[in-house]
Amino acid sequence: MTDKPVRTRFAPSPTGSLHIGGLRTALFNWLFARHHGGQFILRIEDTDQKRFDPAALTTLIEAMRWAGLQWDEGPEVGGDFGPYVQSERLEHYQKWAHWLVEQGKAYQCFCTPERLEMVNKEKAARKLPSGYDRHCRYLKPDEIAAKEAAGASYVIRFKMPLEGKTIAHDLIRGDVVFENDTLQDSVILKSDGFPTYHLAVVVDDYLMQISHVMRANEWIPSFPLHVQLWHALGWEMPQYAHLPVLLNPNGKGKISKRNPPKDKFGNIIPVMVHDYIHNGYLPEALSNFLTNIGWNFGDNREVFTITEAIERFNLEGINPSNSAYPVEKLDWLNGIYIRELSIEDLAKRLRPVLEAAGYEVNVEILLQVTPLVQTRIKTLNEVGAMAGFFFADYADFQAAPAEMLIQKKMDAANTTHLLEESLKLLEALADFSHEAQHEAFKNLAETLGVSNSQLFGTLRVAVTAQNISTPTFETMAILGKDESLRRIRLALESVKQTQT
RNA sequence: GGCCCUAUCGUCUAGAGGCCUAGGACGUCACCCUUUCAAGGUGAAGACUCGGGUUCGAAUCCCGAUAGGGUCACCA
Repeated sequence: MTDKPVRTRFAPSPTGSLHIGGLRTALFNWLFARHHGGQFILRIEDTDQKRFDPAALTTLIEAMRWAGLQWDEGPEVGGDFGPYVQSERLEHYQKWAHWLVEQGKAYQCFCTPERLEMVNKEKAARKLPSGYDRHCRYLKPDEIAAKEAAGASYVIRFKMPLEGKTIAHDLIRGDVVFENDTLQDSVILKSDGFPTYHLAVVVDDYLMQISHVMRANEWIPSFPLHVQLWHALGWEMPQYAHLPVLLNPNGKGKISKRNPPKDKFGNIIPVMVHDYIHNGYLPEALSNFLTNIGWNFGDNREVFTITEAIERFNLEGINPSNSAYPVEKLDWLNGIYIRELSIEDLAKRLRPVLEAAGYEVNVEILLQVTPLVQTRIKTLNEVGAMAGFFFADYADFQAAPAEMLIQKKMDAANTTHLLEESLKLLEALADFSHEAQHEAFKNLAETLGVSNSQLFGTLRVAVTAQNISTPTFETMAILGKDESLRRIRLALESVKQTQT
């Protein structure tokens, strides 16, 4: 490792929201930079004009900001090494591509896509490895001049060494050795004047003084190309670390948006960060979750703050092997983070979720409801099904059907009796706090010959019309005496209807 | 198929030759608590892919097999 200042970068191509695997790569880069007190840079790799989407950058940045990432240089924050969008840096790539041609380290290739296809077909027929046959590498100067004069379009290909080995050093797995005769003369500048990824990364990483390149290990196959490119350009290479990738939960194939992964129940697992936002995950939980895959905090700790992660983050702790995406841990972690939130904070995050679900949120009630749902939800979104009824119009309340009201090992008769007795008890109550209710109900179950769980369960269903909800007395206390009694009477009618 | 990477409970992982009778977490199951559901507590089941070496000693080092993954574009 050199003593150059640490500068890492995350360089996504803007195709929409951020891929969950991309977020993890970004996180690792950011953690590493922060740990070393260095800089983290966001660079946009939009050299593929066919995939251009003007709205994508905004969405991408939104996802990264949501996740808590902060970059010191980037498209919207500026910096001394900008612009940070590759489509605005074409002159650099063209300059260096042509420089390489002049130096005899790259060459113009006039081959048409049709010819390329034909070459590969022929190779396939003879069971040879596919790839360009280097036809234009051996063009004579006058042949090149003639093609140029005729206005033929061309790409620039890099001259890979024909023999020997390329040794590429990776911080995580050591030296990776490639036989040069198995390598290709890759295109580095396309016929439209745009660079391919290979040229653009090297030029930009050099110009932006990147010290450590941390990217997904799917880049290992082109690693030797990049090493040779650095060498041909005569620049000192940064350090490279190829990160493991996220595989589908069943371990088959890397996680991708095209083939949505599924959990063990067959539910589709979100791939894009925006899906996690919309599904009610906390950014703190997501980033904690992601840093736990392929990296280990140590001390048998799984739950830690991002600040703690920054203090500890190191490349040595990175596992070189790919991981099946352990989704089920995310719900667990998200639940933990939800429980650690203050009531005010949780309420603040719950409010937009409720509103998005169409509820009109009364803040006073929300503050009372929040502690009740806090231990019961794993994602913010679950609040709707659990406690949405607090925010619905009370006038619209529909009593639960009898079969739902009648608890296990009970029948219509004793359910009716139970509700009637409860009603009497509640009517007489001056203090409607949940403590007072609890006190009042202390002996009723025994008197009625039912269990507490049957009694309270019946009441809870009566008052919420839901099987799963907030606890009975707390719920009634929030609903208020009048409304609670009204609902119990409604429930009573519902049960009685089935008796006739 | 060529090239490359990887290999510890179902899954995420700890483990840098003796601390390993392989630790933690999620999930699963059981019990406790209990006002449904949760949360919380306690406990259980559960892994070094296989075969050769090296060594007094291997989950740890080497080789091979096998398996999985990645990649073979004028996409990144």
